[in-house]
Amino acid sequence: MLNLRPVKLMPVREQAAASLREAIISQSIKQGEMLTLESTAKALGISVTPVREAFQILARDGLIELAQNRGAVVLGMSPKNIREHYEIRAALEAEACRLVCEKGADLSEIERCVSHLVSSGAENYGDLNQSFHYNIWLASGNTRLVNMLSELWNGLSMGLRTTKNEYARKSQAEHEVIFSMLKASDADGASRAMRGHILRSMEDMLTRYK
Amino acid sequence: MLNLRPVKLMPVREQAAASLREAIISQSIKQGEMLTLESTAKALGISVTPVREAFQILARDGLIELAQNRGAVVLGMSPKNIREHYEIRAALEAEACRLVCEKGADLSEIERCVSHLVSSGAENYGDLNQSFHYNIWLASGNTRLVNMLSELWNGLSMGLRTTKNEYARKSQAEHEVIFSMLKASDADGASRAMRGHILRSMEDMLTRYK
DNA sequence: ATGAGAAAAATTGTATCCATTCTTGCCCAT
DNA sequence: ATGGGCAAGAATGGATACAATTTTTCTCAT
Repeated sequence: MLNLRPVKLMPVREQAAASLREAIISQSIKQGEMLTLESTAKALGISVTPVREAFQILARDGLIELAQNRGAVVLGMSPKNIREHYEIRAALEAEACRLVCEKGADLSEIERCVSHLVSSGAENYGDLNQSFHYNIWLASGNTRLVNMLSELWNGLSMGLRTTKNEYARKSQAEHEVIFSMLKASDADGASRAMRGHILRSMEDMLTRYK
Repeated sequence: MLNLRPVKLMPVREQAAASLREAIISQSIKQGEMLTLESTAKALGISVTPVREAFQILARDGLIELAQNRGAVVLGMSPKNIREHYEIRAALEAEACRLVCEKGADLSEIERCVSHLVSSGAENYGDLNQSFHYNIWLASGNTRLVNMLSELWNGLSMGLRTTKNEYARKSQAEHEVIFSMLKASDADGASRAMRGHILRSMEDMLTRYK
């Protein structure tokens, strides 16, 4: 039998949401712009039904705002926006670290990410960074926490991802500290380290954005 | 002109979601039951489009699960479910306390809730308890955090709310401790106290459910 | 100019229709 | 008798058309 990539991987509403998300984050759709159902559907080559659902997904991710009978306005990055995003992520990821320690979860995947991050250069730092965080979420054993953090990661604030070497080095060092504390099952230390890591990333993002 | 209550307060999809939420939490729709679009739409007296959107809201709240092309199954309370809910809430509400302290927010509304909780009996404890927590979220100044916690509060685990006097007393004492730490701007203390308060509530819920 | 009111445009909800997919149950071959 | 496969049925996912409401804009009379 032929081995072909399936035509349909996800529901159309999610493809639409992904496409719009990318456009908003890359700022090819500008802040404050008004999205109408019909024009968006036409631009995506689909009907309005899945577009309506995609709008709700994006609203949940904080990329657009839905007003009663008035449609969707594209939200932009703002300092307040960034702050809110990172404050929540700091709390949740710190909790994930705490849970990993308390449950004595398997750390092999996390370790793999840390060492990969060491060996490879900074060019694909973004993916490795995400893997490191994601595997911690997974190891926490709280599937709902994984869902919430995944949604946050899709949000606006993660849009402008840095590839600067300087940032990658600093971040890598912090990842190693976090991992060592996880390995030592130091719940307080690991969660505090993760919290600090994320809040410092927030400051980086804020200054870069400003 | 006549002064009448508007017939339509919220979008139909949200009314539908609210109606289904209530039915699921009160267990008039049982765990594991399969909800079909058509029958649900007929039962609610609306068409299927807003029902589909309501299903997605409920799935986000963790009350149902949507399977590809197979509809919605009603989820039940499980220990894992409860744990995940409270772990996340503990992290977020502790963060809210931290933010309240760091930002030096206005505490008057929160104080009002604490003293109301003192003066009135335990009969309307549920509402007062919610007000206390809600006003802390608000005072954090993080609107996204408010949204996320509101969604969590709508979830399954909050369904069986206790009115037992014993619990209300214990909880009230903890609320007072939390408030005093907020007033002293002790971010670490307040967040730790809130965290403990919620995790203890979790234990109560787990033993009661078991 | 200003304000009332009509007209246009967009969302929200309704009603069908079709394609795809998942389940179920039956039939048949072994 | 049992297990695999096939067909029928049901339900979702999406498309399309339309009615109803609301918002915005534009016009026109005062």
